[in-house]
Amino acid sequence: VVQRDFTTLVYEVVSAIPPGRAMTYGEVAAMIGSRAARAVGRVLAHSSDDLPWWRVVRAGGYPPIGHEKTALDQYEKEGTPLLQSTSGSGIRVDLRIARWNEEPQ
DNA sequence: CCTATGACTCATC
DNA sequence: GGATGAGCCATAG
Repeated sequence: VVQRDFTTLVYEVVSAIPPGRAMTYGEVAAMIGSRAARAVGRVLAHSSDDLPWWRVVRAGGYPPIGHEKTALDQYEKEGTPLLQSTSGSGIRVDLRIARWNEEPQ
């Protein structure tokens, strides 16, 4: 693994996530050799729409706070498996199915 | 160099 | 199931 800037690593990993899949901040951080889940979110927040940040969700499968609506729109558009909360207002990504592992099979 | 903040995570009540 | 506290890491001032 090539040591690069944290931001670059996050960018590479997130952009490597195919449509219909999703990952958690902690998984992305651990993948790049760090536990800085918050730092990952920081990069996504500062990045543009070119980076599929909506494919990165929290440990519970919930999209970033304040952007749930935007993320939900992308999920429906790309066909990401979603789950509904009991109330229906809080939706989350079905990580049981959509979980991405960088190296499939 | 030290402090403060953040699109997080986990353990506990 | 929801709320609270503490931990961890990276960036900015």
